Amino acid sequence: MAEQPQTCWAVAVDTPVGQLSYAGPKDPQPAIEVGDWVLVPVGPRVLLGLVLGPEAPPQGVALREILMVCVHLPRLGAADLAFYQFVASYYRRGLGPVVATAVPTWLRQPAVHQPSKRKAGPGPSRLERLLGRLSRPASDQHQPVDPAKADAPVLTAEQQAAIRLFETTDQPVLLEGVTGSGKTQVYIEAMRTQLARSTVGQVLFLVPEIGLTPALLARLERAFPGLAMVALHSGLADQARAQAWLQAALGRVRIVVGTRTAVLCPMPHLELIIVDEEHDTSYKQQEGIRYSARDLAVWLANQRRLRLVLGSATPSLESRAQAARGRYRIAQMHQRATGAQRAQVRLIDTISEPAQEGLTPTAWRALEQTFAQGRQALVYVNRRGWAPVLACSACGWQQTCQACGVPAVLHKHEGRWRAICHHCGLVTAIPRACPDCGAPELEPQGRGSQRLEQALSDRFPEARLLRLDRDAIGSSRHLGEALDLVARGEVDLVVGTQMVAKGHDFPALSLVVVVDADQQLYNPDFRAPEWLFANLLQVSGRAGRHAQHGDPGQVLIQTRYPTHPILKALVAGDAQTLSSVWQGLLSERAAAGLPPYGHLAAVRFSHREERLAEERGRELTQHLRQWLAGQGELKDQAVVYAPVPRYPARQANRSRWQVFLESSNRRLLHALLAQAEAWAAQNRGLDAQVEVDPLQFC
DNA sequence: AGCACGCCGACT
DNA sequence: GTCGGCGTGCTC
Repeated sequence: MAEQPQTCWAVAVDTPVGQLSYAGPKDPQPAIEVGDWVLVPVGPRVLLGLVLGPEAPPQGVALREILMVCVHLPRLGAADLAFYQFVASYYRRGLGPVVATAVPTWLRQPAVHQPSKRKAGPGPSRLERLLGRLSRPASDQHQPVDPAKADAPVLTAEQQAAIRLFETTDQPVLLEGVTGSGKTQVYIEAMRTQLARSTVGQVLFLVPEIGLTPALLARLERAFPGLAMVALHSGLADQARAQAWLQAALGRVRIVVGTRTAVLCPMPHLELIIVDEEHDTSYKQQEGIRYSARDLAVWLANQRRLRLVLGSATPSLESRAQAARGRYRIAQMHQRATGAQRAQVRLIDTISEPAQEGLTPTAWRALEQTFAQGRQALVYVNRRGWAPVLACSACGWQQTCQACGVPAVLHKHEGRWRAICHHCGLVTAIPRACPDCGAPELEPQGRGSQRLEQALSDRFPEARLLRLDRDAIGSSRHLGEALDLVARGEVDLVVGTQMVAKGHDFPALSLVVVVDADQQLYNPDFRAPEWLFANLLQVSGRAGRHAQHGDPGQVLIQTRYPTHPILKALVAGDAQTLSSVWQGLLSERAAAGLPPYGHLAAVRFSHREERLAEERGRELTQHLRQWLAGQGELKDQAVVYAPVPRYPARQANRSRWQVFLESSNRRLLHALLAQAEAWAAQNRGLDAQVEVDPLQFC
């Protein structure tokens, strides 16, 4: 019998090339279609692949065969494939790695799809068994949602206006609402509107961090009793995550609450995406495929005509610019839903009023009064550990991390003094004397959350104190428990880092002290002022959120620069002043050609020898500038920067450098990146990688 | 990415 | 003499 010409399929697999070609399986049943999941051999391994389509067989390669079709995974539609294609091309990675980040690890194990071995013949695969368990409770997943829920709370005029805007436009809505203005209720009403339109429509609700999911899910369950919903984030155990992903991908849940990875989950009936705290930088993945979940949500909404709500008390400049261009409609909520007044903000000049143990006399007094009145206070310090620097007072030697070379932070770790690198996490012992000059006195300089906690407990031994930072909390379940303690009023004083600025509700808090607002003022990154402003607004928003009339919360900000315009704007605090600061920041970006007006990219590379790394970097810059010069009138539309060291400058015994690119023309920027990649292919020893839209620009 | 192959320095 | 470093190539 003559050999049948084999069909050849392009399959996305998790290798940097992104896709490989395979012959159809020996067994023609079931027939393969585009979007099917398959197991394919790659070298010595077997990987889960995604069928992209038939293609002409490549010349000069012996095709290997598709091993099996994973019929129990949901076949992807053209829209999902197009989405992954976009992510791959935009962030400049192979399609395979993109698909791999979209699928939970558990489902990528070949063994999960293979029939279990039994004496009596092949039995069900682990995936089939999992699916069997999922389908058993015939839940009312497709129950209709009542468009006008009777027991919905009374909405403020601003909330009603925001909801009306959502219902009367099909553009994305940017919801700018001060802390406590009731954004969540607006999201819920938007979801209700959308979910009531059909019995299958799905909502994706993105949150910046795992810690926010349990409380949100509980609230959504109250708002939509009995409706099928699921949490999807990396905090779940492997199998639980696979289960949640499947529920979403099979269209069996109507609501998915998830962190950034959830944006890559294929949802067949997706109709609405909500991005809460859209300004939060956690939406940007910092390793692997460096995607921004918020930006991808915007792309999805645009491409598929989905509804989109972006919400924040402090919307990003990117989103503000979109609103200014008419791409988003904006709804503003200035009033707190509880009727509470905005907290009163005061700046304390630490030059004229020096701090003792980190806090000024004014701050100490305010804390005393707060406790005397039986109220809660929050002390916000933007660094964890005991002291950021441990130095020799005789010769100036500083403790640094052996691996990264950056200053190591002094910690009280498991009851002992330790130096911990905040970059790589390396824990080392503290030398008894200065290793350089032998002087016995090593001095902790500056203060972090641990040292503040100590000072506060010395001063207020009666106060029930809780430190909220990554070291004290660890897992997100712990965070939930800690927040419950605070909410139940079983804590008088919270000492917290960044962690407390992120959307958690502290109902009884009446005083916030910002220990050191100045740190960001020294940060050379162009986003530092935006982050400082947003951060202080967020932290300030924690105070007096549920306070009664006539008793607004109080915020004390300690600074050496009480005349700084950003800090002064916080004191004024009215919508108009705040908005003019945002406007000012936007104009600065426009003038400098920086995001959101100019677009950035970075080429990162490293080498064991510092000199060589820098030298190669100069060659890259030179090469790109030359290429650009040959692009006719486009040549002035992009800037190629000179190589600069990355922070930390050394890691894993390699010197780390980067070349930044900037252009307002995305196509030109990508063309430059293609040039950089070609260069990288010729210089493989440099381990070069490209990042599109990096958050850091220094 | 992982893994194999292959070519030069420090050890038994 | 070899053990092992990482530069280079390949995966259909």
